[in-house]
Amino acid sequence: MKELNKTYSPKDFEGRIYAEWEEKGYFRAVVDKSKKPYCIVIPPPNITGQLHSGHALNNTLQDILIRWKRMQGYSTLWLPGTDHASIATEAKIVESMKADGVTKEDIGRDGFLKRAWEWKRIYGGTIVQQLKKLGSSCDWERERFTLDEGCSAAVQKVFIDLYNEGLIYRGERVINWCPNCRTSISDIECEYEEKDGFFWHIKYPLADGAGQVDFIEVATTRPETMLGDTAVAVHPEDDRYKHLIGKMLLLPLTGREIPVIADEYVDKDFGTGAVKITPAHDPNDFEVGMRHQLPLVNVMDDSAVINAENGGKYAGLERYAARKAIVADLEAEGLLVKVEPHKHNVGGCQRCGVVVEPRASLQWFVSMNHPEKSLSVPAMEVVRDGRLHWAAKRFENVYMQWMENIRDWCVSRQLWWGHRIPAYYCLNSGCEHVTVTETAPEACPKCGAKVVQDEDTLDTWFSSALWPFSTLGFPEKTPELEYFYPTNVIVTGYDIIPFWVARMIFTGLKFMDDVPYRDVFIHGLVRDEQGRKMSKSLGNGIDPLDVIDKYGADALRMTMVFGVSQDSDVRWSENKVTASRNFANKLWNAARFIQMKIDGQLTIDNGQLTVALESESLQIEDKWVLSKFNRLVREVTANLDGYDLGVAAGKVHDFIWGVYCDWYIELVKSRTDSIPVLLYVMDGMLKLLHPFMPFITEEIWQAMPRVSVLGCDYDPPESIMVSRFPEYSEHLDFAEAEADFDKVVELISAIRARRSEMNVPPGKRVSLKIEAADLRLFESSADFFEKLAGCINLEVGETVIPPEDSVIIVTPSARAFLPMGELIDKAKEIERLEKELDKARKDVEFISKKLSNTGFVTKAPAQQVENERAKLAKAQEKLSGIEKSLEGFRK
RNA sequence: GGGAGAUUAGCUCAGCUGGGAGAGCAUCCGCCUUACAAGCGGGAGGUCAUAGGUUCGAGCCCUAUAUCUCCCACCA
Repeated sequence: MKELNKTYSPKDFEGRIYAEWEEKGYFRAVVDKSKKPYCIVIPPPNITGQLHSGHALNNTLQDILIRWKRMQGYSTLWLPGTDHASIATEAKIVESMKADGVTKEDIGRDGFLKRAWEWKRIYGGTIVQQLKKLGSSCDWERERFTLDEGCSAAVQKVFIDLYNEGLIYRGERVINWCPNCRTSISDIECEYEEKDGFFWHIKYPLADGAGQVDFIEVATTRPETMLGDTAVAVHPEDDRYKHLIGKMLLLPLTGREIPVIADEYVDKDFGTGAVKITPAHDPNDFEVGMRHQLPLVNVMDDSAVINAENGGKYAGLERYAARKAIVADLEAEGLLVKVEPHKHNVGGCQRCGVVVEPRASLQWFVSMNHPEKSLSVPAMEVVRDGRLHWAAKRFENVYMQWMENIRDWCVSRQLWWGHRIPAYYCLNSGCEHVTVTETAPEACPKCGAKVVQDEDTLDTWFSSALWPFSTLGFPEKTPELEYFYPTNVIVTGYDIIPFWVARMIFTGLKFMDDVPYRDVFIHGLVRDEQGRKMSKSLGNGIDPLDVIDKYGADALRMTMVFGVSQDSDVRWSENKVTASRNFANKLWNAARFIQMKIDGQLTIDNGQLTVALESESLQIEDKWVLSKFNRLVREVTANLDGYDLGVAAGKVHDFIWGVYCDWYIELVKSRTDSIPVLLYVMDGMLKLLHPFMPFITEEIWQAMPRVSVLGCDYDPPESIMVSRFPEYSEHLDFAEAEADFDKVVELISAIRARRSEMNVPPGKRVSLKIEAADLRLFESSADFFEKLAGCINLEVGETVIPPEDSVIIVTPSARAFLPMGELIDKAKEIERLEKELDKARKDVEFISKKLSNTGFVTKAPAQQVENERAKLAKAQEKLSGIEKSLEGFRK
């Protein structure tokens, strides 16, 4: 048996233990049909990433579930991997190339990809090493990467199948364009922020202008887009403009003629009631343009610089410079009516924050609401029929609301780092046939001309959407896929419900014909002490590795889970970490205590100590702790089942500290025959705690001898990781003993409180007389009153004559007398007792009142009424105890 | 504009299907009691945001109001 160090120093063993686990292959998952499968796929961190607080939280929660299920005997697989994170990684590599003075264009696609893979080789493994420090029990032999061969095959298969079904199409639409990243982004990658802007009112003169009204006034927040205007729209019922519908206007600064059209889309009461229509630069205008067959006039290039094609004299100007120039020119021409300040929401790129430019372009889309083959409808049905269960209702609502309003998903990106779209275009301008296929065709299957592959790659979330089955072998029909799919639960933050969770659900249903996971366990974000999001720009983030270094991985994990509830974010504070570390220290010392106690008392045979724990040999305090432990097991398991991980952790913590250490150890300190119970409960607590604090529990567990309980042989595995999670046992249900001994605990607490209030020196021994109905209970507890309450010479009787000058302590089950001689101020004692009497009377009155309320007695559940009666009895006993005591005093 | 959540001790948060308000930290008092001062024992501290309502009974359910947070939409 290994002796535990005097101080708890996690650094000394966390690394060593993790290496042992890995070496012994405990993380390895096997397809074992004799066991039930339990599988979680990791939310793959970006290869660009460094472990941050969010990862720490996310992976702690997954590891808790996986370790718990593994101990319950499931065949568990926690499948790890990383995400290529196309846009983020590409940006990072471009940035790193700057140092060498090289651009993407300089080195070309192949050169760039070579660099990217090299970059991945060097940095891609960092986060994996960091996850190991946390204690994550992933099956590293199955580690995957969204851009590896298998995942790429899955992406191809899915893309091609969806295309063939008509669920992926290519089309020209107004999409969100990031002029900085120079790629399209999806709707959800566009983040809106309210900004102060202006509303420019501009005159658009009539082409054949004459008479009173010779112009229409329009208002815009983006005047530069007027270069691309192809109409002005008014409401068909708007009397101000009715007569102008169909007339032509002269688009200022360009001289182009554009029509006045009527469309219901226009709100008569907003602005001037006339809207400039720029189909190429506004999604709503695009729709209007479609209805009226308006031409698309794209005025910007991919950096949001005004193009030569349609920009006229503004060509070459960056969009905001163009805006300035255009406004100035309009003013010079007397066409600028007014400029109003205007607050409006402006969309920014999620990646870089640059204001996105809505822009018509040819892109690939996943059709979400196909009339016959809708992807969104089944994804909602599985929630409604219960096949997919959200652990927290409120996030289910978020999901459903999002799914109901879903629009087609723009999946093509003008990037190089990612899955290249498997579409090939015929170069024969008369043919223009598109071939979507796995392997590049030699020539156009239709006309035989040369073909060229689409330059674009797919949204990084496209491959993430397939993660739960691509990592298990799809499109192959592997044993893993059959055994582990659907996975059991996905654990992730609420911020990526639309990006990831929703998309996994509809792709899983489409390609695997089943949900990707049964449960969705959503957690919050980690915030700083002031409740702010942790971010690089604020510099308020914590580095989990620093925390591990300083306090240990167990303390970090416990901090994460202790504050977590399904509904809220976790607020980080160093205080919480120290509290967790202190808890670990407490446990460590309890274990050390046991080791010292065992020393010399028992011979350990080959590291094994088999002590039978038999019911007959148990003392009341043993039964008391076993009974409480047994209930703890049941509750903790139920909490874990319901994904209330924070509650479960709290209960284990409270038991270890508040029951086992504070009471049980103190109670049995001097007993040697308590060792089996001490060991048994320690063993069980360690197991309950192991999923939360894997390292310290392993270190201690291996340093403890094994104990068998109630005749059951103990099968000692070599690691707590693969030991059996405790189960509730009827043999350990000692309700009566527990309730009885609670009375002793209650009286000890009361005596301590009184002593403390009266400033009795802790070391001072006082003799004690107890008046109680249950003589044996208190008589047999003499030792406890001495050790824990400093009371000696215990006498117990059914009726006791109060000694001179004694303090009287009353609980519902007993009266205790402590003669304290000169320490007693009789008058004060009477005063105190009178106060207590008053309170006791009120108690009795309160409960009696309730019980004499016919409404209560007739309407409340019988059990409730019963409880109140029991309470009343207790209160009455206490009251009479105080009354008696006061009487004695007054004599 | 629509929706969700929050509001409980100085701080961070628990409080299960309604049945006399809890923990940790901080604070105060007393203790180095040989497992643990990263500790032990004890105390103080709350008209559970506000106003109504339902009920025998409301921190919990309903309706308004206030403040905060977040999500969705994006009338140019």
